[in-house]
Amino acid sequence: MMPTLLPRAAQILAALVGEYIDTAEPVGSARLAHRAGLGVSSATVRNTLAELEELGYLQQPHTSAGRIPTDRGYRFYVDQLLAEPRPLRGGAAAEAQLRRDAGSPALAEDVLAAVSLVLSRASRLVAFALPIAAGEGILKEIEFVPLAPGKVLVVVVADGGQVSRKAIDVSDQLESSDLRQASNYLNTEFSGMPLEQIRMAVMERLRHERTLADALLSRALKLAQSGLEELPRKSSLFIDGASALLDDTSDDSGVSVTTVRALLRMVEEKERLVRLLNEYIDGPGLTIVIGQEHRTPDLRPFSLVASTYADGSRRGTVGVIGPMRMHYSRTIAVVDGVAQAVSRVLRDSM
Amino acid sequence: MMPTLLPRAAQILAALVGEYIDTAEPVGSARLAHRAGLGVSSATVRNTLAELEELGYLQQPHTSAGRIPTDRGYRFYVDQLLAEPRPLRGGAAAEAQLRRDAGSPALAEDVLAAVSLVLSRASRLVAFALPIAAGEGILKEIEFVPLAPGKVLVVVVADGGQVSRKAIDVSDQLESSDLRQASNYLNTEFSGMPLEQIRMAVMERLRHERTLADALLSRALKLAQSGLEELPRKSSLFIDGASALLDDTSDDSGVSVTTVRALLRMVEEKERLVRLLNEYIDGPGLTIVIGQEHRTPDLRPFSLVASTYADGSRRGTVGVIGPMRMHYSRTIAVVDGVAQAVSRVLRDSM
DNA sequence: TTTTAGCACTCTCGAAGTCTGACTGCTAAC
DNA sequence: GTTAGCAGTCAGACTTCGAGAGTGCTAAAA
Repeated sequence: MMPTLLPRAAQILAALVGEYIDTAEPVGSARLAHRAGLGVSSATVRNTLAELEELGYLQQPHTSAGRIPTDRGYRFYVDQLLAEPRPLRGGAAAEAQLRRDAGSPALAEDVLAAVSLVLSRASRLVAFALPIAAGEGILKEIEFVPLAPGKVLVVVVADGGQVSRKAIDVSDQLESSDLRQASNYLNTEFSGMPLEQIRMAVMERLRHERTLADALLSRALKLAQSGLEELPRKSSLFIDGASALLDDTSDDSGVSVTTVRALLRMVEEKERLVRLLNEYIDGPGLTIVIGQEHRTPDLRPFSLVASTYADGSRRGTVGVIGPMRMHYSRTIAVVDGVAQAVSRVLRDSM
Repeated sequence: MMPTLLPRAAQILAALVGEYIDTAEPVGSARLAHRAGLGVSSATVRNTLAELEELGYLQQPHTSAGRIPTDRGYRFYVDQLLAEPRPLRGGAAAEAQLRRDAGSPALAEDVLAAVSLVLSRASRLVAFALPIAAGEGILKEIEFVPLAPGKVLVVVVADGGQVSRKAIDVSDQLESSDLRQASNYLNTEFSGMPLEQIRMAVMERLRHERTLADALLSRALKLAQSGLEELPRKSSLFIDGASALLDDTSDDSGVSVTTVRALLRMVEEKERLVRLLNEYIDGPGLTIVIGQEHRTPDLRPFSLVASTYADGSRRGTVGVIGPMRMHYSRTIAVVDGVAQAVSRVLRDSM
């Protein structure tokens, strides 16, 4: 499936992809022979190109045009790029910008919101920042605030300063002091535990101690139950720079308006995009998905470059989505740099 | 500036705009004579059209084409539309959808988030929902959660269930109990007061009672001060349906890709859009801004239809932005319906 | 005076045709 | 295995042309 190419073929292929990325125009044998360092005539290049096309790395828009890379051609180019040692300059500028945008002291959530902005500016592509829910976080504090008769706001603070909130109906007439007692109980009992675990524990206790004499305790548990269910519905994906998609439409880089609209819809939906992104990014380090390699048809006209950031407990992904014909080396450098900057900023904010 | 047109001229103009909105094609005298109810020949219509063009209501793409409305033509059409009594059917479908999407019991914030979604779906345009900060809300509760040594999360719950949060650095080594005491003090003292007022009061007290013996009190006030400053930075504009912009690009309705990108940029910026929208919407009821009437060049290719919702204390605006050549009567009905639906839903959620 | 019929005129748009230039694949010589 | 050369292909740019739509104007009719 992926036969090793002869050195010259590889060199020609890489040169072609590079040239096409720069110029957005099909590349012919003459130009290539002239440019690629090897002292070889255009006829020879032509022969090689024919082979490369046969192998599925290249394609011709029409008979009398030069060649352009297929997805597979891009894949080869990128793999070769990744094989080279990357300089890994650390994105100091991005870091400074992040600190400025996220405010100080920075909350993880604000940092990520800033990341998608900074990254989209730097890459001129659609950028996203996706925290990986690490067991949904650990309870720092839970509070009940009476909003109206029969209505209570549950505020849950998790580690990292993440705040969720949800309104619940309470049938009983609860006094402010009742609520305070309940939160006191829950905080002393459950603070520091993972939320998921708390939910289970609460259910467990409610079941076993149904005949609970202590009204206070029972009330607190019930509040906790309705307050904690369905909390993490709000998937936190930060995404920015959708307008950049339209930049690439003007010059035609194989990206049509219809295509862009499809992606824009996904950006708006978020939910779906979150699922997709989560599927891709398993391991650490750089992930690159090109064109047809995408599982979703809507993403097939695009490439994705993502990198993970990590910082002890807190892990996640930052990356960009753009046309297949993107400047990969630059993009990789930027994404890598920003990922590292995020790690540093998050570490400081702990 | 706005001379009253002869009845027939008015009728012809209105018919032309309506026709153009439907077909997106320049309208000629023959079609118009045939369609407009008045039994008049195309020649007569031609004369009138010439006059209307002279007056600036119409324009010709080129000599041998029919006419299309200018901004002024649209304005006339819309004004005439508004003069008719509107049926005001109340958007029951929208209301149901809102209740579903916002969850139950609904928080005002969630309702508005749902509004922009529902409205963009119903109108197939870019939709927004903008709460008008009514004195920034009233304090329900303030809490301090220790995040890390020297770092505290301030959580402010305002009426309507709005939660803001902000991390602050604390130089002193504060115990969890210290924080609890502080929040207790602040809650008993300030709960129910407008946030802005609280900020002032806190500053006042800190100044006057500098030599405050009570360490607890001084500490609480200082926490409140740093926690409350700059809180409402996060402007809450909900906006949705940007992908709809691209639908109108395909058929050319005078909306170019460049134009759409400009608007998309604004949508991403939000801050700027919030300012603009706030400028427009002063009075209650329907606001319509067409093309050149916009103060910002970026909005000039578009029209805006907005309506206010109100519910006692809570007020705001919902509306859409779309191409000038939009189906105004339908859009107005939808926007109006949704605005009323929002009012009802909000009223129920209080 | 207003409306209408008729007509000459203008201009865009699409189809059809033509040309040019850019590439290629192939063959035969190196 | 490499190269030069050549014939072949084809998209895109340009031109031409005719059809169609719609106008403005004029002169007659109401």
